[in-house]
Parts: sequence; C-alpha cells; structure tokens
Amino acid sequence: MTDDVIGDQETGDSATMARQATGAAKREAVAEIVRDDKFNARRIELAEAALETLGELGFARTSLREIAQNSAFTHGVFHYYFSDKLDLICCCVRHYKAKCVTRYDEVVATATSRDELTEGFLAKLAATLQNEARMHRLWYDLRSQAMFEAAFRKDVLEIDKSLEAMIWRIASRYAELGGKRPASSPGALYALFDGLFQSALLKHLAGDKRAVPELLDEVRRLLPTIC
Amino acid sequence: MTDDVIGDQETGDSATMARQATGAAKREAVAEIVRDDKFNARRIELAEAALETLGELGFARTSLREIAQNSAFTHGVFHYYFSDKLDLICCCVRHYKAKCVTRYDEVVATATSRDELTEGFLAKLAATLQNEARMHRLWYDLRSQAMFEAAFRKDVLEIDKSLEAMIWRIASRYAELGGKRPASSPGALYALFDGLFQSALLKHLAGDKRAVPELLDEVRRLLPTIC
DNA sequence: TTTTTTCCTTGACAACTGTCAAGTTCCGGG
DNA sequence: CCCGGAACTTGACAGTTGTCAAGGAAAAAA
Repeated sequence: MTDDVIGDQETGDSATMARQATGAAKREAVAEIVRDDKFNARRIELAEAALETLGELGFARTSLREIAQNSAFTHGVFHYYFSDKLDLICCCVRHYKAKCVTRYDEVVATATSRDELTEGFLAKLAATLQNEARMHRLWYDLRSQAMFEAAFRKDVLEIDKSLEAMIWRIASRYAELGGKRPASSPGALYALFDGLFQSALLKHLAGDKRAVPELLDEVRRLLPTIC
Repeated sequence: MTDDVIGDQETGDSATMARQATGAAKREAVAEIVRDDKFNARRIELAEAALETLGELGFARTSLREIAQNSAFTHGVFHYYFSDKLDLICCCVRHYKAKCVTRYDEVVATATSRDELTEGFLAKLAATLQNEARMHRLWYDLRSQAMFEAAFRKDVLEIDKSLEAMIWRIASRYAELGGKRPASSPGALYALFDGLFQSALLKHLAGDKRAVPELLDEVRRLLPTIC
C-alpha cells in the first residue's frame, strides 16, 4: 500500500492530483487495515470457540467438524479463516498465551508483604487449578505435541519463556519483600512450579480431592525455602 | 482350574482315579500357564514394536496400521492380542515403565561419594536425553493424554509414583553421602527434576545444542542446594 | 492320520478426517 | 439501484481409521 502512494505521487503531474491520489490511497490503506482488523478479530473469535472443544477433547481427538458443531460456526468458516488445522491450533495457542501470562500480575503489583503475596498467589493458583483445568490440560497437551510437531515449537517455547518470566516476577517480588534474592535460577523455579502444577492437575482431574490442598501446602512450604 | 481339581477329587471313587484326574488337571493348569505366558510374551513383543512407531509419531498420529507396517506383524495380529487400541497403548506404557524406573539404580548402588553419584547421575541423564528422546517424548505425550482419557490415568499415576520414588532414592543417597537429609518432599523434588528434564527435552528436540549442557549445569548447581 | 484348537492373514465396512470447489448471501462503493 | 467482491454455506472428495468377520495355516490333541 505504501508502494501505491509513492507510485501515485511519482506519476502525478499536479499537486491536486497528487493530493487526491494520496487521499484515495490513504482511504484504501485505512480500509485494508480495518479489513485486516476485522479479519483478525474473527480469527480470534473462532480460536476462542475452538478452545472450548479443544479443552474438552484434547488436540488429538478434536476435528474441525467437531469444533464447528460445538460452536455457532460451520466447518467451512474455519477453513476460510485458517489455511489449515495447524494454523488454527497455532492461533489458539497464541491467543491462550495472552490470557495466561498476566494471571498473577495483579497480585504481584498490589501485595505489600510476603504473607499477602503468598496468600494472593495461592488463592489464584487454587482457582486456576479448579476453574481452568481444561484450558491447562490443553496447554500441556500442546506442549507435548510440540515435541513431535516442529510447527508448534516456536510458539510453545515462546509461551514457556513467558510463563517462566511470570514465575520469576512472583519469586523476585517475594524475595524483595523479604529483603532477599531468589536462591535459584528462573529456569529451575519455573520447572519446579510447572512440575508441581502439572502433577496436581493430573491428580485433580483424576478426582483426587487432596490435589489442591496438597499443592497449596507444598507451595507454601517451598516459597520461603527458595527465596 | 483349582475348582476342577477339587471337583475331580470329590467325585472320584478311587485313589488312582483321583491321582489321574489331578494329574490331568495339573497338566491342563500348566498348559494354561504356558499359554498365558506365551500370550503375554507376544503382547510385549507387539508392544515393543508399537513403541518404535509411537515414539516416532506420537500417540495422536499413530494408527494400528502404521504400527503394523513399521513392524514384522500384520494389523490383524494387534487386534488379536489387544481388545482395542487403548489396550495396546496401556500395555506399551506399562512395559515402558519397567525399563525406565531402574535407570539410575546402578549409579545409586555403586557410588561411594557425592561427586561419584553426581557425575554418574549426570552422565546417565545426558545419555537418556540424547539417546532416548523419542521414548521420553512419548511418555510426556501419554501423561498429557491421561488428562483427557481416564483409561490412562491409573497407569500414568502409577508410573509417576515410581519415577518419584526413583528420584527420591537418588536424592536420599546423595544426602546420605553428605551426612544430611533431603531438604524437600519427594513430590517437590520429582516436580523439579521432571520439569527441568521436560524443558530440556523440548529444547533438545528443537535443535538447541545448549539444552543438554544447560540441564547438567542446572542439576549440578541444584543438587547441593536441595540436600 | 484326523480333528480340534490356536494363531494369524486378508479383505471389507462404516465412520470420520482435512481439504476444497461450487454456490449462496450479504454488504459497501459507485 | 446494482454490481463486485467479501463472507459464508454446503456438499462432495479421497484418504485414513478402528473394528471385525471369514477363512487359511499351523500346531496340538485325539
């Protein structure tokens, strides 16, 4: 679109004509941006609908048709907005990321003491485990798929990094409130919490009522140790 | 089969007849055991063949036919020895477990100092990550599937427990060699190592050459901290 | 040997999958 | 108003999948 504008200006032989052409090009450009935004908004809308079914059935057992049936859309729309199934899933993952990474930021921002941060973190943790179990098992599913499907790896590694940073923000703040520094690396801390969460999630999904309280106990015990 | 023996003895009217009947029943019983053993041996043989393809393609993309084509068997055999696909996969998982859990036992048994244990552990860890990456990504795949498919959960939780115990044996021995006790719970320790390994595995599969040395560094730094 | 049981092969079936092309509806610009 | 393209629907396609039944081969039993 930038090329069009330049082209019009170069071939125009009057200021008025150039202005008109520029105006038309701008209008066109704006229209294209609007169209793009609309397009992306629809993609996200579709991705959100797809996440419902994906969270229910997992990546392997979910077909485009099933996604469509569980939503207000027809299966053709998905093909219209996504080049193929992988494109759709990747869009879902990216969209999921944005939601996930900021989950604990408010707690970190508002907590004024170690206890406050601990309790705020634990409360969010428990709520996440109980209310968003389906979304999180999908995340673990996709991360495993990334070990097989190279197309997922870039996005997955990026999300992993974001999550690691998220955990690091919590730990840093926790240490800061105690006048200390975290005792481990960001990677080790993330591995620890991610491992604990993953294990608790599986137990929770298996119907183990102790999964949530046990996770909270473990984290409560761990936090002072690592910082 | 025990019932048969008792029945024969009850209705038999001579010692000889009873002995003969018992003999026949015993022969039958032995035959059945042999048949069962043969049956199970074949199942494991098939499971082993299936693991090849599963490790290559992952659970989702692997069909019975593909498993059969990559092996010396026809797809019908798998249906003959396994009631369905889930039965096959469960058998694979169980078989996989036995191999996995004893991996570090020799190191633990023979190490006579902290350094020896550390180096032995790290060497095995690196070898596992490099040579058995496919098997391990399959394990992570199946553990994720267990979050969706209830039929997997029992086996997966059991294996997880075994792995946790394995890590605990290493940590306990490491602490013992330093005259200390592990500073964390078995669950937290397993979560930590599992998380680190999983992350390193993904990076390794993504072609990141630093994955293995970084994992080793991290573990080397961590071991003295947690014990 | 003959018969029976176990073991395995083959082929078929119905269901499902991703993909796509042809057609329809809808809307904004001219 | 109308017309062109964007947005969407529908139906069909070729390929794959789990499952299974019918039959053959091989081994065991008689």
